Amino acid sequence: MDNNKNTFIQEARKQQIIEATIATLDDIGYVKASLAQIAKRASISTALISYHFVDRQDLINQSLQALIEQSTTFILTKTYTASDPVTQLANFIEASIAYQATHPKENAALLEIVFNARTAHDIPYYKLPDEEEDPLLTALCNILEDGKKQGTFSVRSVNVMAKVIQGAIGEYMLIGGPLAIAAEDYSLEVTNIIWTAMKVEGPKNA
Amino acid sequence: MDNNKNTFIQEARKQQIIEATIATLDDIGYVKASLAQIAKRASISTALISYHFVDRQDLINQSLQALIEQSTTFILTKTYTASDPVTQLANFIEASIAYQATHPKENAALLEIVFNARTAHDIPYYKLPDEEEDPLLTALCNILEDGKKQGTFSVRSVNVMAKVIQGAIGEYMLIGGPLAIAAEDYSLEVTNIIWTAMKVEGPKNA
Amino acid sequence: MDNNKNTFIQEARKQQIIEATIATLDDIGYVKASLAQIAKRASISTALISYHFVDRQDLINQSLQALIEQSTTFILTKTYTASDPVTQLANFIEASIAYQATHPKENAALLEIVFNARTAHDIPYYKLPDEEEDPLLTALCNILEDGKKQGTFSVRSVNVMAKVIQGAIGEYMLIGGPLAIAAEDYSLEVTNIIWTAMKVEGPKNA
Amino acid sequence: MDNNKNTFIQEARKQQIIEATIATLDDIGYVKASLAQIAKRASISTALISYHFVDRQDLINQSLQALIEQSTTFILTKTYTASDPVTQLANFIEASIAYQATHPKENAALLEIVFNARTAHDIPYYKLPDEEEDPLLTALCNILEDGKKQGTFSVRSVNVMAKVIQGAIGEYMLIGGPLAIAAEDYSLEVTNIIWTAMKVEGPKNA
DNA sequence: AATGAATGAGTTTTCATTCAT
DNA sequence: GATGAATGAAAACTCATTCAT
Repeated sequence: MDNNKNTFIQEARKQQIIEATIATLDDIGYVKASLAQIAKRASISTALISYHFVDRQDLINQSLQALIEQSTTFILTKTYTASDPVTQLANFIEASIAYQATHPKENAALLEIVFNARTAHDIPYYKLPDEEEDPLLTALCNILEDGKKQGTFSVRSVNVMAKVIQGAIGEYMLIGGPLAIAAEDYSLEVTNIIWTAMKVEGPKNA
Repeated sequence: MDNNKNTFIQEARKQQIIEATIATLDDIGYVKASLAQIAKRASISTALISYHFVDRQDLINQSLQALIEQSTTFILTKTYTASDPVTQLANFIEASIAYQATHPKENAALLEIVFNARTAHDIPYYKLPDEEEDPLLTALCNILEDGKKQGTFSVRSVNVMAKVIQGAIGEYMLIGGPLAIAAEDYSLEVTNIIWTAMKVEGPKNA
Repeated sequence: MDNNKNTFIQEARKQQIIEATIATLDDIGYVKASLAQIAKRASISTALISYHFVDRQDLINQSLQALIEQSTTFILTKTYTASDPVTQLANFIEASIAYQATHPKENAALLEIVFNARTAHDIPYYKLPDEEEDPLLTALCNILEDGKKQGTFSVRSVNVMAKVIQGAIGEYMLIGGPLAIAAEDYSLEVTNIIWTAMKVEGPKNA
Repeated sequence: MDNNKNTFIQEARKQQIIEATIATLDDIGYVKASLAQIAKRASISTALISYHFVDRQDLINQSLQALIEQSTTFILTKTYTASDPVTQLANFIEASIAYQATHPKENAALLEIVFNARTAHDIPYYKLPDEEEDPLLTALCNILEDGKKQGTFSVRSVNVMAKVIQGAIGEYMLIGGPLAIAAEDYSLEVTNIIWTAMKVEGPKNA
């Protein structure tokens, strides 16, 4: 009971620090996101961060994990409200783009970590082999495989098609300035393009 | 003559420092790419870097400009060996992916800068509005417009299609581990997908 | 209580650093008084100085303030042991010169700062308008005004007379070598000269 | 002939550098007056300064000497247009204050050097024993001695009176803000005070 | 659990000076 | 006589981390 309570408080504190980390990464970027800056945003001392996380690296890693879990859950939950590959794929694309629009800070923080952090051996995170297979990529591939087996999706290489879809999704956040498009519109256009590329005859393609 | 010589030496030194910067960014990433690390790789003193560049920021910016110019030239030169939009687009995709495969260090350095550097006001470079319109994006849009006018490309939103293509290209460098695909194969698959998405009846789509 | 204790320790440390700053200024002058030199004399790390003071400028300013407060208190306390302008003026002159003789290091450090430090806009401190009117000058002028009103001091311009007195006092510390005079003798002579200049008929002028 | 020509050019260049040094000292103060800043104002390279002066210290020393010579000549020339001690003293005071008003940059530069520079053994210049007796102080003492011998000046300690006069003169440049006084007025007031202090019955004291 | 105090290592930058040309 | 190129030394400052409390 006492232990649980302690763990609970500890967990809450860690959560708070991770949130401050995300806010800091969004505000001033990975390079300037020092423990001092994070501590300031969490209204605590830097020593407390060191107390709860073994390392700066550890803090970054746990923040990254939290961000991945959050976005993955968000996207996959929406994806699997349908059971047919066509709708699942549409949901997947829509949810992925919607996440960026509705969680801009989390998305920015995720980017900052993935494109800036490196392992102790200087391997960039974005080049890291997906040891624990990326669940979003796995889900996407599964949906494509299902559609292909059903004969609904006409696709030669499922892997490449998955990359094309991921690329289209990822590009959304980089659109700025005069080309800015509403998330819904971008989702619709992308879905339509992918539909055509896979010769899907669905409701969206009417 | 004397002036030219001096300018020549100075330019050569600046070029050398920029190359060392690129190598350093590739090796250990933006965060750890200190002037000391760059100087070590160029076998010079850090003070000499400060002598040739007003700032660390200046060095980064000039390196970025060099990288953008190099890749843009590489890609656009290959793109415009053809005159019809269909081949131009195929060339564009192939060259873009080939650049990543043949210039991995330059590509990595480019990424490091774009995703890590921020302006004095903490705006990340990747969110910066393309004041001087990105020439690659412009070229791509022009090709798509041409094909659309000719009736060769069936495309609703040229802007979104351009983004999908850019996303597919950009994703190549993120493929690692077991999914690794040769650049030529990836180019072919992507081209094929885009062809189908635009209902192109070309030789590649046979 | 706990807070007070922390504040106390912190204040003590700041005081220690300020004292080391004064010693350093006296030893090697403003130009060479780097944080490293000050830290060495305080037997601490330079980082600790940065921890307690936001800036080098901040350290200098706080040291200056401490020096001004110390000397002002010393001089004014002795000045106002009397209530008549004649004795007050004699006290003021004597105390001002005595301070230089009894606090040579503090006096040297004060000089070093006032004649070397500049604002961010490069205005030398000694040219800075006394926004918060210099308390010593104010006291001196008040004494002169009082004596003038009483008819004891014959003086045309109080301001200029005050400057002459300040100049005579300030000159003491510049006397070196063969001309060296004991502080008491110099005080006596100066007081006598000023007495005569203001046609004072006092005990000292006998 | 050739030698003379070279020497002449060389001297002109040294003079130019010394003038740039004075301007720099006035502009940004001793601390920030780096060779680079001086070279910028002289529109030459820093290496050329090192060529003409053995040291930074040497440059400062030669600049100081030039400044002292200039002001000494200015003041003593005006002083000795008269032959009687009373007028000589009035001239001395007036010229000393006038020099500050008409040569503010040179005066500021002189101050900067005297109060900032130190010998290799960290002795501040202003504490340096006047090895080559300060000619201004010598002249002033001689004038006072002459007047004393004549019975015109009633003065106990010539040395202290000289210091009081020097102090009053030196104070002029420190007067700023609301108390600012025209040089002529200040001279007049100071002269008057000194006259009275020495019981002079002269034209000015009418 | 939480913090203030403290530090060694490392950051960018500036400096006076040297040297080949 | 003059300069650009180059450097070692030192500057102020920041950082992640530790430790006593």
